[in-house]
Amino acid sequence: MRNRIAELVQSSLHAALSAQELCTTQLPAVIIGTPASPEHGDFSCNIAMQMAKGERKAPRQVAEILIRHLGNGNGLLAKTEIAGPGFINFFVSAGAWQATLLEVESGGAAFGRTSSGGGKKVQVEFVSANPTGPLHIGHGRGAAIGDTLCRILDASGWDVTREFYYNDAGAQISNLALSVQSRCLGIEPDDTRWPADGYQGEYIKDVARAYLARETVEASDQHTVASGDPNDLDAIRGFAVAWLRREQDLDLAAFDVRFDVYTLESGLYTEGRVEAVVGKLIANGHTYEQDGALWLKTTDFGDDKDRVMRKADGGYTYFVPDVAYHQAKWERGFTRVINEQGADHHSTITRVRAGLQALDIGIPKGWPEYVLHQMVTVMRGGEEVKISKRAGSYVTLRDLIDEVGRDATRFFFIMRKPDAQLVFDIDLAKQQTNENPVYYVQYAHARICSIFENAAEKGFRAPENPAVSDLALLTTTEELQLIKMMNALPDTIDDCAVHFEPHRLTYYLTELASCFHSFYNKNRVISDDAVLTTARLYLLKRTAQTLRNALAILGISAPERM
RNA sequence: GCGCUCGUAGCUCAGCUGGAUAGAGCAACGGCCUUCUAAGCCGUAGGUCAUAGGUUCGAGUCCUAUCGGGCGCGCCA
Repeated sequence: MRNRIAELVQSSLHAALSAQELCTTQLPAVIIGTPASPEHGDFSCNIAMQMAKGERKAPRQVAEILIRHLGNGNGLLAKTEIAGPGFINFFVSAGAWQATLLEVESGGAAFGRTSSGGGKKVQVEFVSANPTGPLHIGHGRGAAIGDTLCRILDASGWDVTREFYYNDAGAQISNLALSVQSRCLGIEPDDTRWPADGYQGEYIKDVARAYLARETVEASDQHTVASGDPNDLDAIRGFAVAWLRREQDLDLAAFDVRFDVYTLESGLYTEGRVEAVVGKLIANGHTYEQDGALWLKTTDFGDDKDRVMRKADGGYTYFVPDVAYHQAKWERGFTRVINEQGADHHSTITRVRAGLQALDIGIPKGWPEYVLHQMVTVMRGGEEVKISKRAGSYVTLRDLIDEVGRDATRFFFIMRKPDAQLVFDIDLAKQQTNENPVYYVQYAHARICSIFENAAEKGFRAPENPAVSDLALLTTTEELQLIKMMNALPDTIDDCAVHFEPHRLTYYLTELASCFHSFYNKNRVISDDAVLTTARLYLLKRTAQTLRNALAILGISAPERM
């Protein structure tokens, strides 16, 4: 609907120009807004105010000219008026609104989807947790935001590849292997022989037990058998990583999050990609030796200090394989790459981008793009739960799914914009689940389903593909408001995709549900008036469809009964 | 100290590439179930949009400074 208004304004502009009533050559973009107050119409346009200066006319005068050339768009508009300092307000006719219900029906499960992405490739990397422990609540937020963003990009017409990167080659992994080995040998964390930065969590015991028992780890892309030899550190490392990766996979599956591609950091070494990147950076003259280490001049690319690439002990710092990894993404043809990660890692952005610029292979400056989510604070019993990965004290994603439920957990995580810190109060989420907005939205769907059941008993059912004239009875404020909200779904999805802000969809759903609940309380669906009953059943059929479609993009179920 | 980020109702937060009288949920108060699910609806009350300047027809939104919270500033990832 918004686009149709924009097209009308566009053609009106051109008509006014060719009639020489306007003279602006550099036309500003036509932006159609939605007024805060209903008395200002369904849509508004501020273009007259923007053009007023160039035209040397009063804004209202410009608006008047535009309206004269506007027409009513084949019955689309009931009224057009100039208001305030020079807004043009559009009042869409009830008939035009009612007709949009047929578009919802023909769209079916695809209603809401747009083609803004043009089928272009985009890769989204998210979660990318180290395989050194179970996924915790912070990973959960990353998983929810990343996954929802993928669903949103997919819904707005992008060809999305979901990717998970495993740091399975650094110091933390050696640390993990030593910790498991110690457990295998019966060494406890308070023992003097316990590794300095060892992982103390209970799960390390489980890994050690499984390793000694010569268990096999089966997962989608791996098959690892434990040798059971506590002195074989390499074997322990391989087994521990495989074991923990499987645990993470299971947690993500329970959260309904899946990936298309898993990339292992160790593979970048074995394929020689890391060495190749280092060689190229040296050859391009962006490095220097100092204090026994090799440095990259990241300051040439906006960093506040240079960074060590190769440590004095000969190992590479984490961002070197990261650069190699992103070069590989580029070579795989992803001109658009989005990385979703915690804000505590924001310093990697400058470093990785600097490394990619220094390679000088035509990668744009702002590539890849990033979505950072702020930290999650966990509250339990009115107190903050301190998270220490090494000591093994934290709330896992699995705990949350088990305690709060998948739907509510997902909704809660994406309800806030990624930029804002999130307080996850477990007691509130657990004990007062009825206060969670996800139930408000799901309840709307269940209520509608219940009405259909009652209607069927009385012999009523929603028609298929009705004539627009059959919908002419849908004229109450609540009915039209409901239709307008459904209509806003495609725009909402596009907005979410453009701004990387999934939370807007949760607010959309709350509003849509609110429109339904208001309608429900004020209007009776099933009545003696068969024509009206049928029309209203059709309205609710489309409402339920819209609720389901939007919930699906959030990865949340639409229950038929609650 | 430097960088990133946030600061909006008592609390938790929205505010759509600058737009008209700043919104929602919770908490408070008052109403609505003999008829389709009250996990709901309607109403009342609650604001110096952290502070001070600036940009313009117009600022919660953009710019600068200050204050306050979070994160980062490692030859960890």
